[in-house]
Amino acid sequence: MKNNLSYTEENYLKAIFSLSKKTDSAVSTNDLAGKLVTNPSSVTDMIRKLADKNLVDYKKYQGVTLSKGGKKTAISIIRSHRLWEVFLVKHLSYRWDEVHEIAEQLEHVKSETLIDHLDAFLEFPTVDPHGDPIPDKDGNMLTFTKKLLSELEINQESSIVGVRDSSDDFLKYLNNKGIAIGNSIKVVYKESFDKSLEVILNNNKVLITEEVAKNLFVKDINLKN
Amino acid sequence: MKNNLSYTEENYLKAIFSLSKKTDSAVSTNDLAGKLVTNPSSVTDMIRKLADKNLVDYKKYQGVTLSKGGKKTAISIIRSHRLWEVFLVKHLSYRWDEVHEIAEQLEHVKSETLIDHLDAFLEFPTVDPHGDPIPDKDGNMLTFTKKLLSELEINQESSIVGVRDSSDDFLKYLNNKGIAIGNSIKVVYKESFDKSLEVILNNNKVLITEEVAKNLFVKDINLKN
DNA sequence: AAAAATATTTAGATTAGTCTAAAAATTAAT
DNA sequence: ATTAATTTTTAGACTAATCTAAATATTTTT
Repeated sequence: MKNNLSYTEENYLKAIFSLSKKTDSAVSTNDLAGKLVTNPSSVTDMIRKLADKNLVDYKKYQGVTLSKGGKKTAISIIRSHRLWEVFLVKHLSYRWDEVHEIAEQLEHVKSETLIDHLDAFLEFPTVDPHGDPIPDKDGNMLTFTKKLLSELEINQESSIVGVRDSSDDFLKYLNNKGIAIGNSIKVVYKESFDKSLEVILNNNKVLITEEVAKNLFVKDINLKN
Repeated sequence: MKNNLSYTEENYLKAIFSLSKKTDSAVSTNDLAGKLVTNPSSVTDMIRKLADKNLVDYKKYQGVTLSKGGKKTAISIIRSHRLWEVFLVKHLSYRWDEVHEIAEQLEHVKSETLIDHLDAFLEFPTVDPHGDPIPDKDGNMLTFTKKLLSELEINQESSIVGVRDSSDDFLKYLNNKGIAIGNSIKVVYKESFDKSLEVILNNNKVLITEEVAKNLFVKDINLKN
């Protein structure tokens, strides 16, 4: 169980995990190259290496999927990333739109015990500052369903659980407007002309453009949790 | 001022800093190779690279010294290392003999602001869990003088400020005996036969062997601070 | 189902950091 | 002050991760 992967190998695993969750099928060389901002040829090389280590399953021209072990590793890196984000926001007074880059580095620190200690210190949080679920020690995480704010029914009570676009620009915009994870939200009117929404956000009436509504996830309360 | 050094380059700077402080002169290729557990030839290569970046001054066969910029960088890495150690001990409930390896990794995380945020969160500590001084934002640090316990005069009130040997074995030994940074200490009798010491440690009378006394630093209270 | 477009892999080169073995410089010993 | 021992540097090679350009597969279009 002593992995000892390089920084780069870990990032490939994370990228494969994230892409395969979206499409729920094998990940293409090109998509991976896009995500990691590198060349398809580099991706082929690295995937081969990961396949040799049994972290991925790969057949030429067929795309790549995570093996059981690869998935476990990917999840543990994601756990580390998200816990560090909680730490940075909760204790080092960063804003949620500032922490990603630092967490990208912290997530790779190797230690058998560090992340569990951090988890305990943070009192076992279940979501990170962007509203994404944090896997526990065993890799289990909340799977509350979410939908886009643009799809929320009129007068349905809900709350903001995440963002689709996590670009710096968008996060800063939300920050300026005082919109954050956990805020309560309810759509009171849908303008059919420009698809903008009139919503009650934390008891204030505000206007949300379609662009924004399409990039905010809200809790789908039809499902448990 | 945007350095962007590699993990390896940073470790070389730290090693040069630490060796040149001990001898207070240019550091030899061989000593550096010993410290970094690598070959002299590798050291020559890397020193050249650091010289090109103006981080060290180097003339063939003459050893190497840190430039002003190199020293500044080295100190900031040491600051980072020691602050992380404080965090690990104070908040993640590690023992002081367990934190070095993790801090070796954390110290290299790049961020303009991270370490200052951490410093504030920890309430600006001035010494790390091993008793070593933590440089502040501007690189200044406490310079209280220390001497070996073996050199402490009889009946002189003092306190433990650090260790000379920071091997895992020694730190574990201290831990088992309940000896820690900050403990008050006074030598009441020096046995000339085997050079062992009878000391009052935290109000308990204990026996200290020469080997241990030669590896424990105590505060030299002749000097301020 | 052949041609065109796209995706993927291969081949060969590059860079950072390291290594071994040999050469050159310095220091120590006689 | 030569010789011997040690230290340091040079030369050439290796590995990981990447890149460009060319070759090969696959998919899409007609």
